[in-house]
Amino acid sequence: MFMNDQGWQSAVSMRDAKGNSQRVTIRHVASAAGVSIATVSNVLNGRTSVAPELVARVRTVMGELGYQRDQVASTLRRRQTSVVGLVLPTLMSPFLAALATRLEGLAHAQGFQLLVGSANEDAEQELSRVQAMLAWRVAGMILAPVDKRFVSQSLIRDQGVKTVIVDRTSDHSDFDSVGVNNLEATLVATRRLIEVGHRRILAVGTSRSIPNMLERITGFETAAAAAGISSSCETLCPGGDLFSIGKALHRRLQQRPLPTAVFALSDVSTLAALQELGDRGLRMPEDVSLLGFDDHEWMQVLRPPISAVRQPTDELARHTWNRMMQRIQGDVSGASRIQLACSLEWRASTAAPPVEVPA
Amino acid sequence: MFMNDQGWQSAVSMRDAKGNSQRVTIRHVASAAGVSIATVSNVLNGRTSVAPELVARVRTVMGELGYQRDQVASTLRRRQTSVVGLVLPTLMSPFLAALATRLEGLAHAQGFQLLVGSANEDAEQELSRVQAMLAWRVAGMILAPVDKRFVSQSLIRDQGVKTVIVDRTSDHSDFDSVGVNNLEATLVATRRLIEVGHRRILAVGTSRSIPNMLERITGFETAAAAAGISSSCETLCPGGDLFSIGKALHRRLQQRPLPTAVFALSDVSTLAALQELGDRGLRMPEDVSLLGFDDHEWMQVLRPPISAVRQPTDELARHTWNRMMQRIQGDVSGASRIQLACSLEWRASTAAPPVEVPA
DNA sequence: TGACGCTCGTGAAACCTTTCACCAGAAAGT
DNA sequence: ACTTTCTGGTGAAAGGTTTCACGAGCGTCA
Repeated sequence: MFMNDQGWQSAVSMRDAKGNSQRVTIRHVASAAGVSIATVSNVLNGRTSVAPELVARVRTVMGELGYQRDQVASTLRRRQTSVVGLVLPTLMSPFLAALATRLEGLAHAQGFQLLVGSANEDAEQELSRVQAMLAWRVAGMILAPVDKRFVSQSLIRDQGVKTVIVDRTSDHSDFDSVGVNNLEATLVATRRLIEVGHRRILAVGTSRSIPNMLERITGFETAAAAAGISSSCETLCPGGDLFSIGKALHRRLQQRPLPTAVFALSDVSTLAALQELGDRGLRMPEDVSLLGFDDHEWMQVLRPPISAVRQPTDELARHTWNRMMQRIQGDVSGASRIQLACSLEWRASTAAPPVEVPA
Repeated sequence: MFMNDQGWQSAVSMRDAKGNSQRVTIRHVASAAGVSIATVSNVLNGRTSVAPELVARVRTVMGELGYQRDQVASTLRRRQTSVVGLVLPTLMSPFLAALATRLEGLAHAQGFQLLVGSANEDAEQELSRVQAMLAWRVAGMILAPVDKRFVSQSLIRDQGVKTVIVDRTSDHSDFDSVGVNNLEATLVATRRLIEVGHRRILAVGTSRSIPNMLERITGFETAAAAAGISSSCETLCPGGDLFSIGKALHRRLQQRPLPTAVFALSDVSTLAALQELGDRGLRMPEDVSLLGFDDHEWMQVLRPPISAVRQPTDELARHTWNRMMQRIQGDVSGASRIQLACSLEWRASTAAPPVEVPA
């Protein structure tokens, strides 16, 4: 066996004379294994060829001493972190939370860590999050900008940090982006509503300043126009919070004629619609059909279960991470723009409209 | 004015002769301001007294050069990061997502970053997340253990990392913990159900191996026993996923007599209950009352809105972060155990039971 | 005037790893 | 036998910051 020429304690955590807990460094490993620190480093990184016998010896010692590479020192030297920053407008949306979870899983599987920031739907906060992360020399940034201004754009460009825009994509042409084809999704869904007989459809969005939302609205209106029913369709865009949407919807439902279908273009719109429809005692789908955007668990357990356009979270995460990894591994090709298709989960909350009773 | 003796480009990002983007370091700032790097560092940290005039000069130069302190190097030297690790069993639970969001906000406000890991309810994954974070020398760890084994316990203890256990607290007596008084919460809620007249109450939990769940069950059963109605009350614990719970509940609801109230002890139980009650055409609260644990937005918009025990997310986050900061700032007092009270959101889904029709 | 104490700054070491250039010795080619 | 080519390994520098001990300049006091 090899010599342990310094007699290190074999405990995982070492304490020095003063009793302070002392980190086990590469140096300790080296001297315990009777090799140079360069060799230990080589073993650690599989860099140059090291004699198999030495590799084994070093490995053993590392195990005994409970050595763990210091990521901070490692990062400082090779100028490349294994951390990527993730900044989202919020974590409270189930969709984004799911996205974050998937991304975290993919990252961890490849030895990366995620520094997560929540911008709270506020551009200024987004900026400060990004800034803080850049100071950590993150290997890359995954970002869902709060709004189309994408305030941190110039900062990121200046630093040349690898960046992938996800979900809230727009025309930031020189960044990679991965998103969903919102326009196509609402186009298809609206067509389907029309197919089953709806003519008076009310779309309920949030705010037109979010690119995603704008695309969804466009898809809806395009489908309506194509079917020649624009005049009996409407779009509501009262803002982002449940309360405003509820109020706007409330007012609309006091007027006649009622829509035969409500297409909620976001999850919060769906909530508002559910509330207002319920308050007015309108039954689904007998009186009014309801179709949501973003599919959540609770929608499926309701009776009737709520139909929804479902975003492919997993795929979104996969593509995003793949792009990130390609960039990190040195891909310098032009910015790519990936758009995935949504699926339409047609459930019992949507059905043919009630037959019109002539006045 | 001062001399810019090296003629640095004043651009935010500097590029060297080879065109590589070059980080602006403390050294650049120092030479541009005509002072030593130690002085710049002192200005940066407000350590020793520096002449106000110099401070201003250095500040100006830092602004012009777009200098940003390299957190990695800084961390390496002072052995203290401004990053804390957060490992949760999942981010997909709205409760934990909200907790994470709050924590992130508090952390960021004090200049800290969050390294976030999702254990996916799996002890092994929890361990590997914790391990990876420790290699980053995080200043602390905030952890909601997957189950009562708390596998990373010894690892953390060995490294002496400051740790706060949140939500999934149990008897890890030598760690700080912040949680909710589950027992008290279900005790109060059950009492209330009894008060309004319920005698046959069915509690629906998930798995007894989660300490939280066990406490909730105990609270329920204690209240039932105290009221002398244990024999007409039941507890179901079929496991963690929606499907199993649904199945178990389905079977139970085929038997007679039906409970007059269902107390769902977790959010997923609430979903299952909603589904099964709906499927059987049981009306709330006329046929059966429903009370959930964990309050989510969708519960409030349903008609009738669902009653629920609400955990004080904000307070939970605040206490957790406070404790963390105290530890980071050197508090070495014994482990503290904070338990917060839940509130009972009594809504229309719970009401007096139907009057018994004698057979 | 000499000793003393203060203030403001600085050089250099240290944090831990990676990497580059180099070296000793053995194997191989001429 | 002498040079060349590998192979396996090492010393030392570098990465950007913080910190410690020290030093120069200066005002104060006996």
